[in-house]
Amino acid sequence: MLRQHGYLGLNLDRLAEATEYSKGTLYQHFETKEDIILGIAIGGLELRTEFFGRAGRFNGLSRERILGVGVADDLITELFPEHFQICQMVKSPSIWEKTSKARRLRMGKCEGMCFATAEKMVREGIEAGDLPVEPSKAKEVGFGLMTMAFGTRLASGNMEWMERIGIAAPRAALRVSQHRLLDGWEWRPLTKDWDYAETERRVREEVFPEECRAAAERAKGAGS
Amino acid sequence: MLRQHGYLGLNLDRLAEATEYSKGTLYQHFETKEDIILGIAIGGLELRTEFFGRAGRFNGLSRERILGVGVADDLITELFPEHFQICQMVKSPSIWEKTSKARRLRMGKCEGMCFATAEKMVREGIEAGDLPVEPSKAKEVGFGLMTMAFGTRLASGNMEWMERIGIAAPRAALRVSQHRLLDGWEWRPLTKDWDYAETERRVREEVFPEECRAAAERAKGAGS
Amino acid sequence: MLRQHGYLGLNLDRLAEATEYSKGTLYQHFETKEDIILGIAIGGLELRTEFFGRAGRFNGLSRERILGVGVADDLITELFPEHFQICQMVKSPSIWEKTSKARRLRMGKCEGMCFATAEKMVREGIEAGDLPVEPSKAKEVGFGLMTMAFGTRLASGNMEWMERIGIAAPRAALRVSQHRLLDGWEWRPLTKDWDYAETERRVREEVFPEECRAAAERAKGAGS
Amino acid sequence: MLRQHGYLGLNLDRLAEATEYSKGTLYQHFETKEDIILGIAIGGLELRTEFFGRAGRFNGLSRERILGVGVADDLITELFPEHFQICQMVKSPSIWEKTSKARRLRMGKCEGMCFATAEKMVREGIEAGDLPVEPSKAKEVGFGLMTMAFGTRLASGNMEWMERIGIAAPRAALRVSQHRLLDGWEWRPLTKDWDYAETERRVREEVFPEECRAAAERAKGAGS
DNA sequence: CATGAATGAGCCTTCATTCAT
DNA sequence: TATGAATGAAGGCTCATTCAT
Repeated sequence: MLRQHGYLGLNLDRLAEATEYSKGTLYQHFETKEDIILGIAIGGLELRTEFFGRAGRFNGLSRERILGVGVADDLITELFPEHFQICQMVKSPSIWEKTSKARRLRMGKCEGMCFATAEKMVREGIEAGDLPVEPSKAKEVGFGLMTMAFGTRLASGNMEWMERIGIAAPRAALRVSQHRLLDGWEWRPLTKDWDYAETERRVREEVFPEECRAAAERAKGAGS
Repeated sequence: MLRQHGYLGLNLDRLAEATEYSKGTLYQHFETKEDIILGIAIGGLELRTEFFGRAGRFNGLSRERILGVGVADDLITELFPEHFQICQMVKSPSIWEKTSKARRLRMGKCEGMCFATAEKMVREGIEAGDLPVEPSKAKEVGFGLMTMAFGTRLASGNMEWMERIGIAAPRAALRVSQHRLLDGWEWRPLTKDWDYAETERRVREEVFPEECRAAAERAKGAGS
Repeated sequence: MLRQHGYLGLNLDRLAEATEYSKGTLYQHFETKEDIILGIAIGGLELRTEFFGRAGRFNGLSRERILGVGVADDLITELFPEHFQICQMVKSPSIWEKTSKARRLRMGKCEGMCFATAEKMVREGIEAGDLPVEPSKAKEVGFGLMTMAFGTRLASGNMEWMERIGIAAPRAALRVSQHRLLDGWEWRPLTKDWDYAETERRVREEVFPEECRAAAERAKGAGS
Repeated sequence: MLRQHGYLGLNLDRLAEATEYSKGTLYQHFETKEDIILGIAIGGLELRTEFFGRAGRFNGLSRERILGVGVADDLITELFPEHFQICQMVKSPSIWEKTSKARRLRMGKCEGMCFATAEKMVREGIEAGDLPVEPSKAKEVGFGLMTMAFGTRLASGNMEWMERIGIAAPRAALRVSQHRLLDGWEWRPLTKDWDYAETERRVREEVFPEECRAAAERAKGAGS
């Protein structure tokens, strides 16, 4: 409902009909309609947190591990494509201020953990000597990767336009750009010295075997 | 109205009161409320198109000119901070489908021109021999720069969170990342070989003197 | 609606159906449902104010004139029996606080004028030497007459009970009690020295001829 | 709950939380929410009945005893100020018709006993030769006293207005009016021949010593 | 062409009541 | 007998759109 028609598309009458609960019951678990939306956002964010954590434990070079986070991000987008949009929506003041305090706190925690996981991996790269920048710049490296991913998700919302400007495969384009960015920061091994396509394959198989299968099935379902 | 409370914050009664037109008159210029929002989005986009065009005519190296586009983007964000959000909003299906066809087409044209301007500058860099990639990759380079900017605008919507993750000046962080990305593509001169801060200053003074002054005043007004 | 089922009996859907206006139109004239109720109360109170004023100009002895106010009160109760109840209801905090300030002020003015008119007549009785009390006690005399009338209206809401306790004609009983009260204050001429039934007849004919006819018709309509 | 926000202020969820019973249990003792309200009304009315009975057994002149009823009425108002309002509320048709028949009957009995007690005292006054009217008029005397009390409670609901019209102490004003009424009926001894303030003091001390203390404490608690 | 009063569909939220445990 | 999660009808209010003037 949210994906197709945004905030106004989520109607409590329809929601109650679509779920196995009645309107009244929903209101015993969520304070407002806005709180329900936040609940959905948190659900996805907790999944993301878990995925990022698993990617961080991948056994490989520092730059391979940060690539793992990118893979995790891709998977989440495949499994729960509307999540990104919902997270944005929920942060708009008019919605945010109507949510319950408890959920707001939980949301904050999740977000913190997500970025912290990525930042930690950048710091490990610095400590390992793979990334020749000061430790204090770890945030900036992470910020660049993150904003690129954000912007790509946003742009992907309008595939028609993407094709018009000549980007038919946004995810692939994102990965290329992210690698160029890391090359720009001189995070070794550079693209020309390592087969990151092979790394990506390994991460998918070793860290997210189940999820990849689920995503593939989802894609098939959507395509048919 | 849109900035403060989103789609629901724009109310035709209040809009008619705030403007010098009555509700009836507004309906002679716009088919629906959604069409009005699209009109606002187009207004900003036309400004952007003009700014990008002017940046493209800056007299300097190819990489200096693409930096000019970044400066233009900054200025628009400063002069019309809600524009990005409005553009997003208007693209959501429930709004988009209620707009007039005429405005939809005009919106499409503007968007195309914006990206085309940036892409053209990348191609000029390739043709000038500053950027050692195939001409067909021009799109990818532009795409990376654009998604970073998009993602930054998006994340900047929640400054509280930005500060929590340690990015107090999103625009500066964006510029750093964009430069690293171009370094990653080996667009010469690289960051280490050229004073791009000086370039940025020149673009502001030579291409956007008036606009910089206006933006400075706006910022002062908001700060006080 | 209010008479039969109180506050909850006034439903905006039904009200819009019953009147010649739509819900939206009603909301352009009244801020809330509570404000509509206050509007009804004010309507009756303005009528009451006018009636009291006319009674005050009756040409006769001071005690005859105060009797005129009683007659006016009777007539209002006959013409608009639910008014008393509505006035009470509207003063309950949960309703009162949702009304518009403008109407609250107007209500206050009307109430003030009503009691002032009655008090003025008592003072005239004192000044004329008919009522042997200090002028400062005028309020107390008026208060007694008023509370009796209030209490009678209240009790009359439950005619079944009235009959059970043996009061079949509340209005007549009220008049008797009011006269006894004035006798208690020694307002001359006392009941035993004057034919107040005749006075009452004259007031009805001379001051409220039209209204008496309307009330009689109303009563006939209700009876049939 | 009822006092502060009326009928709508009594919410079964909150009531269950505030009492030591659960919602389900409440429904085993009362048929509907309205029946609960009636239960509250009956509780107060039974107290009133008991107070009136005790006042009737005061050892003194007939008019002193009827004064005792007035004192009892005052005390109840002090101890249970919201009772009057609740009794009114419960009589509105939309509430009344949803109550249980058993409680409706009990309510009727209580009301009857209250008025009967007062009426009996008036008859005793007639029989004792203190009140020179026909025995059949006993009802009318009682009716006048009662409506005055009713009207005063009603008007007291809006103390702001009371002060505006110049009645700061409604209870005292009520007593004055009631005495004037009895003087009007020539119930002996008249006000000028007897110190009823002293009588009132004696009733309080001899008949309601405990209750006066409780009321005083209640008032202190409310004042602080 | 300009106006703004009138419209009425639509939606969030509350809460009395039930009933399986 | 006690409980409280589940229910869903009901209602106040908003606001985009129309159209007579």
